[in-house]
Amino acid sequence: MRDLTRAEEEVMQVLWKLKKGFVKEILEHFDEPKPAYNTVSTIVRILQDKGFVDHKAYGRTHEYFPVVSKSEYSKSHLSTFVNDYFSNSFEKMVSFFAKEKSISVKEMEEIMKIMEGEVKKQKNK
Amino acid sequence: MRDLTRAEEEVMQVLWKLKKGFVKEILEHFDEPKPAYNTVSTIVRILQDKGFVDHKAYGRTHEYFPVVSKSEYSKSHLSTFVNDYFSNSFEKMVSFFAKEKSISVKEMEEIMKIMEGEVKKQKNK
DNA sequence: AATATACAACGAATAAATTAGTTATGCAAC
DNA sequence: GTTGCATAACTAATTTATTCGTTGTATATT
Repeated sequence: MRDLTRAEEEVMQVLWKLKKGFVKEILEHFDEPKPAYNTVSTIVRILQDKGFVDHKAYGRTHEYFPVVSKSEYSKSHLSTFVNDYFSNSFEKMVSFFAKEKSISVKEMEEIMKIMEGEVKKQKNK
Repeated sequence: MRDLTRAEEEVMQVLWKLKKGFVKEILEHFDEPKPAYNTVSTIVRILQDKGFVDHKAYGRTHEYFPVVSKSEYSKSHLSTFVNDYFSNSFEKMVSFFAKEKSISVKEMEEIMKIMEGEVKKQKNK
């Protein structure tokens, strides 16, 4: 999956939040200074070309919606990152951030709990 | 910290690996088809402007080295990502990938072990 | 010293991304 | 039906990124 450019990503973030929307609605969710209507319109059509969104036509007006979910995209993006920066090892990545104290004790405890559940589940197959 | 462009990132990856290097050496570590010497030279000077590398001069030849470490950069990059895609919660991110089976049981067990150590260490303060 | 070599600096050419103006079309209000 | 408005499509302009040819200078070689 291709990476989103900065401008594209901003539009996708809005669409992921809205689930679907007309250009006008997407525009409303931008922070000031808002880009021009046409700027958003162009980007959304580029996203359509790239296969990230599609639209439903109501006469001449288009309602856009994501085809690639935020989860799918983040999965793809993080996999590339883990591959490039942590020799494809999630363990290395998570350990690094745990040691860097980017993850709080509370979060770590929560993560351990979830992992225990996952480990149990996957071993019972 | 600004994000690296695709070309910049490739050069940084080589420099992080080499620790330091002349343009010629950086070039050697590129896969075929290798870019032109000048391409690498330009990129490395852009990276210098952006503060990612610096150089030591030997007469007229420059030996470049990273100023921003791979760890620092990955930390910054992942923080932005976690912020944008997992409402700034490492826990949410790690849980997501655990449930997605992107993390093997073996890795999870290893992660839990490390986290236990970290939790103990941080609680003993 | 003349020539060759190596490499940094510069800058031109191209490509990709971003932004937004212009145009065309359909619909609503009168 | 004519006018005005909304919006999609198209296209131009600008900016940023990428690639690499050219030039100049220092150093090595003869």
